[in-house]
Amino acid sequence: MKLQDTLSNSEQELDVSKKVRIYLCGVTVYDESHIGHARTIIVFDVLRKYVERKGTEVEFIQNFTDVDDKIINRAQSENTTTEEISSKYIKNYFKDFDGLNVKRATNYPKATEHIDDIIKFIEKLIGKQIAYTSKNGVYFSISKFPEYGKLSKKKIDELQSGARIEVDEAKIDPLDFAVWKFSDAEPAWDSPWGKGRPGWHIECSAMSIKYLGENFEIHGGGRDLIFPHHENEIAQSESYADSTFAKIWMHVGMVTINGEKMSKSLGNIKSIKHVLENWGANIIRLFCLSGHYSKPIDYSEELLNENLTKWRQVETCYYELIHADSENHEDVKPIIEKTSTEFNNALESDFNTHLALSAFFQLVKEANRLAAEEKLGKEDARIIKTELQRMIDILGLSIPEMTENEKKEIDNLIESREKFRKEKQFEDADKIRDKLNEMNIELIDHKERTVWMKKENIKAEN
RNA sequence: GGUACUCUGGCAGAACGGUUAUGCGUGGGCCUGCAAAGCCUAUACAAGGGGGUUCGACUCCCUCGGGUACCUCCA
Repeated sequence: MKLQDTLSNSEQELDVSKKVRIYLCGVTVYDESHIGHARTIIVFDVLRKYVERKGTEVEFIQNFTDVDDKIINRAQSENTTTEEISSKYIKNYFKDFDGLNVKRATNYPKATEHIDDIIKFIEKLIGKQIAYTSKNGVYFSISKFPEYGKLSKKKIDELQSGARIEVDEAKIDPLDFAVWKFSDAEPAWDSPWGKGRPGWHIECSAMSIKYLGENFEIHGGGRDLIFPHHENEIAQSESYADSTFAKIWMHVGMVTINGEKMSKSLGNIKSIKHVLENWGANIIRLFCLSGHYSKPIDYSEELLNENLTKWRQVETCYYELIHADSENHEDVKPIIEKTSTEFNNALESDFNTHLALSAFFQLVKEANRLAAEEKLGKEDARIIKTELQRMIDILGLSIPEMTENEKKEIDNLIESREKFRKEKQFEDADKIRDKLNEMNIELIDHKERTVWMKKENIKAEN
């Protein structure tokens, strides 16, 4: 499959004939995760599920940044320790992302648990005279990495002239960045150069190389990480290893709200918790996948509602397939083949989830058409459902299973409603229908029979 | 100011140098005891403005304009 690589600015072939190693820059755990984080992580979740579905093993590493100024500040303002802040928000993270049906990564390394690796990493950089010690910390010297700027396509002299950061006089070059910051205040660790804590970028270099090796397949994150985070990671890692770092750099566009980036400073955050409560995982996932991953996507109730409509069609389809029992039938193989091919081709071609969703909805629509026309035989339904389920799995959607008892109860109620209808006692029949509706069961009356479906309860719909 | 990306019908959003994208919405219809759901059908003079290349451009080039992001922490 082909993916757009930020570094070469071209599509690169992802080799799926052997294990695919992915490193995704995760979150800094100092606050609740929001829908912007969700988008990036959901995109990678689907990518991972798709590759795995092809039969290729995926090693998926996603870090937690648990040492950082923001965490320290937060701990101070809440009068607690950084450990408590980070563990609280890690717990929170898993609650959110398990709720979003995101498969757990192979490993979630934390910076604080890799201080030794980070120190060894820095030692090697110092040994190669690529990093140097100054009065405030240890710095990476960008002049030792002539390709600095290659990822973000920035020219070093332009960066310097435009820099609005206060220049630290102890640095050789204003663009040099800290790999180790001296500090006696907790959290701090001893190092050969003095007590302190790691700089932001170094953890990802040290941990990605530790877990995935010096050159792995995909390194990703949000677009806003291209500079300086990923630029600096490349500088460190390639200097360290004297070889090419990640083969493909994949960056996910921002979630905007009214056209503006969702960010804490603008105060326009939609937390995952909030959106999950109101819309549920399926609709959020459809929303996040509704545009090309590299482009921004604008958050709005209107768009979520559109995805709700689509999700209802999927639910209907699912239950129609389960209950299918028509005498007549139509050859469904061409439909399955067409939509399945389109779905795969879309993902193969720079992971175009929007087109993949189109194919998915087309299959849904065809199945619903057959059901409406009473042309859906048991066997047809079975093979459509197999393919539909495959797509659902890759997209990470889920339709909750129902217990046999629940089904029996529903069947019984439908049966008594049928009796009332035959006897034209519509008031009693409608009472039963209302009762079922309260259980989120919707009835679909076909000519000869009634099919039921369980609707996911979406709070925002009411 | 610099750099990158972006500008498609009411909304969302693709592909492609020449063929209807598609979905949502909207109108009509089918089904139904009535609904709902679903289906069918119709609907959009669409390409930010202006130039150019071309037999032909939404698609390539130039230019002007709008937007967003990054240049500081950020998914």
